[in-house]
Amino acid sequence: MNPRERRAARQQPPNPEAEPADTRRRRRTAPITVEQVIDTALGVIATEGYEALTMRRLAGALDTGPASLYAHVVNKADLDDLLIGRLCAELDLPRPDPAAWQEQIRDVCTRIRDQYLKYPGISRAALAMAPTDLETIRVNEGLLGILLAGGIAPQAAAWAVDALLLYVAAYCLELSIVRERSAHEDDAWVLDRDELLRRFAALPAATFPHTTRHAAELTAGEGHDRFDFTLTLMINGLAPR
Amino acid sequence: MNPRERRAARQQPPNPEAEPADTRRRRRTAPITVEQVIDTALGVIATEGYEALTMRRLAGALDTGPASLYAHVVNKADLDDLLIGRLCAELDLPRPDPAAWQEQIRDVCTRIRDQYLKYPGISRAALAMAPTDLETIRVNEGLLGILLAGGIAPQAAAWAVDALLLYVAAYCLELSIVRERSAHEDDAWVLDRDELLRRFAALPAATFPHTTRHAAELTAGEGHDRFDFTLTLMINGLAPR
DNA sequence: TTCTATTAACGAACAGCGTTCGTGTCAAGC
DNA sequence: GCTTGACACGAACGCTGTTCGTTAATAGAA
Repeated sequence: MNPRERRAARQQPPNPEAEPADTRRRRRTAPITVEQVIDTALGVIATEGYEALTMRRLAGALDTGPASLYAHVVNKADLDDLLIGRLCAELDLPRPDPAAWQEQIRDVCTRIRDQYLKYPGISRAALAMAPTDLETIRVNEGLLGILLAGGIAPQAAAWAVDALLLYVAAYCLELSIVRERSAHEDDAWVLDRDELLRRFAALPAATFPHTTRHAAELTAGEGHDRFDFTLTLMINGLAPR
Repeated sequence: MNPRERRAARQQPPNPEAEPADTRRRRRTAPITVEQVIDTALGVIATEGYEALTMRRLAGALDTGPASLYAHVVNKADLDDLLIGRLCAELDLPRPDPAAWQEQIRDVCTRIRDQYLKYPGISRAALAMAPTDLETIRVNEGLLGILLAGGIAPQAAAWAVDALLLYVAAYCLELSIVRERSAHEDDAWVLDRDELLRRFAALPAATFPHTTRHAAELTAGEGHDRFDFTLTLMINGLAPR
C-alpha cells in the first residue's frame, strides 16, 4: 500500500469495519506500525526537542534505517501532522457550560499549552498544519462550542477560535526557542531576566524613555503570567460589553 | 576582526565617531559589506521566500562561496537577527497621540504585518530573535509609548506590546506557510476556501455540530479580516471599560 | 619605496539532513 | 508449491550549515 494512500485513508472518518491492527510477523520481531512511529517520535521530542527529531534519529530509535519510515509516513510534514493529531486526540474537552465559558476557554487553552510544552518545539508543526485533520477539527469544534454557548456571535466565535489557537501555538513556540537556547547554548546570546532588565535600564533614556522607565514591567512575569494576560485580553475583547 | 566582535560591536548604541564605510578595494571589484549581504538576502527572500535563503544561495547571489559570508556574519541565526533588524529599522513610528492610540496601534501593527509579508517566511526569524537588538527595541518603545499615552497601565502596556508583536509574527508566519504551499505544491494538500467549506459541511453533523453548522463562518474572511478582528479583540480587551 | 602584519576571500571538505531507488525477505492466497 | 504483494533496508543523491587552511591584497611601519 502506497504511503500516500495511507494518508488518504487516515483522513477519512474512522471506519469501524476496518480490520484491527494486524500483528503479522515480519522479519523483525515485531513489525513497525504508524502508532509506534508516532510514539517513538514523541518520545524523542519530549527528551531532546523537536529540532532533534530527524528521520535518521527517529529511525535509529526504532532500530532501523531512515528509509524504513517511508513505508508508514509520506513525509516529514506528514509525520508532523500525525504528531499534532495525536496531541489533539489526547486532549479532553469539557461539555460547554454557558455560565462558565470564559473559564472553560481559559482551561482548554491552558491544556493545549501544556500539551505543546511537553513536547518542546512541536508547536511549529502545529502552525504549519492543514486544518483538515479530524482531531484538530475536534479541538476547534470544542472551543467553538464553548464560545457559542457563551453567547458569542458565530462569526466572532469562529475567528476567535482561530486567534486563540494561533496565539497559543506562537506562545509555546517562542517559549520553546528560548528554553532550548538557555539549555544548550555555550556562551552569551541567552539572557536571564536580571541581565535583560539591566540592559533595558542601561539604554540611552533620551531615545528610549519608556523602555528605560518601565524596564521592570517589560521584564516582569513569572511562569505563564504573560500567557494568562493575553488570554484575558482576548476574552475581555470578546465578551459583549 | 572576528565576526563575533562584529556582532558585539553592532549591539552597541551607534557610535558617531566610527569611520564611515571604507570602500577599500580587495581582490573583488568591490568588497562585500554586511549591508550588501543583508540587501542581497532580503532580495532572495522577497522573490523566493525565506526557506530558499541558504548560505549557499546567498553566496551565489553575491558571486562567491559560502565560506566568504562567515567573514561578515557569525551564524545563520546572526544573519536572521540582522534581517529583522533591517526590517524594523525601515519602520517609521508615529508620535503618540493620546486621543488616537487605538488607531495608532492598529496602524503600526499593520505596517509590521506588511513589512513581514513582503519577505515571506521571515517572521519565523522574528519569533526567534533576541530582544536586545536596538531596532527591535525601537519598535517596542514605539508601541509602548502609544499605549502609555492612551492611558494603559504600564504593566498591561508592556505585556500587550509583547502579545501584539507575537500575534503579528505568528499571523504572518502562518500566512506565509499557506501561501508557499499553494504556490509550489504539485498536488492536493492545499485547499482553497470552497474546498475547505465543502469539507467542513461534509463532516458528520452528529460529532461536529457547530463546525458543520457554521462552516461558512469558519471559512469566511477576505484578505486580512481575521487579522483586523484579532487586533480589535486585543485592543478592546485592553481599553478600560 | 620596501617590507610586514592584518584581514578578507575562497576552495575544499565534513557531518548531517530529507528523500528515493533497487533489492532482499518474509507471509499469505491460489 | 509457487506466485504475489507488502514491508524492511543499504546505499546513494543532492542538499544543508559550518570549519579549516591557504591565498591575495591592502595598511601601516621602517
